[in-house]
Amino acid sequence: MSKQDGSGRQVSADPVDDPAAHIMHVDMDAFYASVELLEHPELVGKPVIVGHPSARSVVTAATYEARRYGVNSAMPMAVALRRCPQAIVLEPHFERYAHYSRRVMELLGEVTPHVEQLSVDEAFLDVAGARRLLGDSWRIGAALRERVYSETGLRCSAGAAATKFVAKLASSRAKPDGLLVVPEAGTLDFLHPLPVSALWGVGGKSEEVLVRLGLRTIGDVAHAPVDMLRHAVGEAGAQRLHELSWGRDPRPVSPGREEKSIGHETTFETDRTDAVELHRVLLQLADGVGQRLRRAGVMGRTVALKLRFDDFTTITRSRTLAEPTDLARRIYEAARELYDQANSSARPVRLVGVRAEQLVGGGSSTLGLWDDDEDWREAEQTVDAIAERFGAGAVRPAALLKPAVRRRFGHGDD
DNA sequence: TCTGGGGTCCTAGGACCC
DNA sequence: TCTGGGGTCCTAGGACCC
Repeated sequence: MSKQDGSGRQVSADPVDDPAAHIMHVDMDAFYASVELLEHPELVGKPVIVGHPSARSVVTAATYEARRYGVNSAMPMAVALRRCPQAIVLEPHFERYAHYSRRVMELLGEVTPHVEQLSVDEAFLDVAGARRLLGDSWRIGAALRERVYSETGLRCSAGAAATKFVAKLASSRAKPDGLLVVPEAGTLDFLHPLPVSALWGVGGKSEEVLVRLGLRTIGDVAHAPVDMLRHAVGEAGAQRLHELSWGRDPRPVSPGREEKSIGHETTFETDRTDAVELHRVLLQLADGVGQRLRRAGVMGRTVALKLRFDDFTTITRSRTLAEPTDLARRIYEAARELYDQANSSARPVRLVGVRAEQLVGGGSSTLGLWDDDEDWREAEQTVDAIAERFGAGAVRPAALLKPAVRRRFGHGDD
């Protein structure tokens, strides 16, 4: 028995309505690349890669035509182009993706308020309540895929099952442009033949360890002693893998997840050693982090610096502040001190990153913290934040402002 | 072939407190 | 005088995911 969805692909193997399969995972197909093709319809059907043109870039996304040549996301661009020399490379436009992402998430929200967005292009839905109005999970998934396509021109795949983990696996098995419902009773038949790498949290390293232990499929993991798993992947990993391999995953769909850290990082085209230049980049990164903290209305208690050196070794250094902050100035000062301590010998730096961690609520936008002549930059940001929140008219205390800031807000030059 | 940028979670040791 | 055990916080590193 099988059903077909609107595009003609063969999908769900089960025609029976299973109320237990109420968790749905929706995943956009080759999302960034597909959005780019909306702007470039002449490239439909061609191998297209999205990524920066720089020498050290990686593939951000690739169409299925490019994937047929062995091109995958996160692959170095140089490798990708060797595998598929005729590929067309397009630069990413993240604002565009964010726009389509918002639109898709709105459509998901029309099915049920129980939507948990996982990333820019995927989400979980709990459709238990929506079933009464909209029919079984298969019907809901089919209608949703149709609606997303007609409203945005973008294809997505969907999977439904009794748990998040199996629903996500189902959507990836349905790709591209498909739908798969795994009824609860069919969970283990679906799960156990899959390779261990399909388990959530098993990447290259863990896969290697598990395979060395003779565990190749999820079924193998299910029947392995937990002690053996513990040895391979640690306490928490062992418990999780054992539970997942039996189709048990208690995580509910939770719509309101809060972010735990906010950071920015950048990789240089060529390695850098000049401390003054590194400081300048740290300021830019801290600036971005501070703006995002203020926009989110949170402050960070801890500032973390990340450095990757020319040999690709990566270190992190962090410092917990006396009090939480959302000011670029404070973040920058902490990051700069951490940098000076961590790289006093001026090793060539390939990547530098700044992150605010241990976020707490209650961001500020207080004027008067920046009486330092050097730092009008912070003042600008603070004024920007106030203007954004309360309107430009709220920016009154011109006498307090540095000349550069006054100019920006038309308070004259004196 | 030579490795992005945004994140989350886990482990482990040491400090510190009770 | 010498020594326990539990809990929490801080820091560093690493695996993993999209």
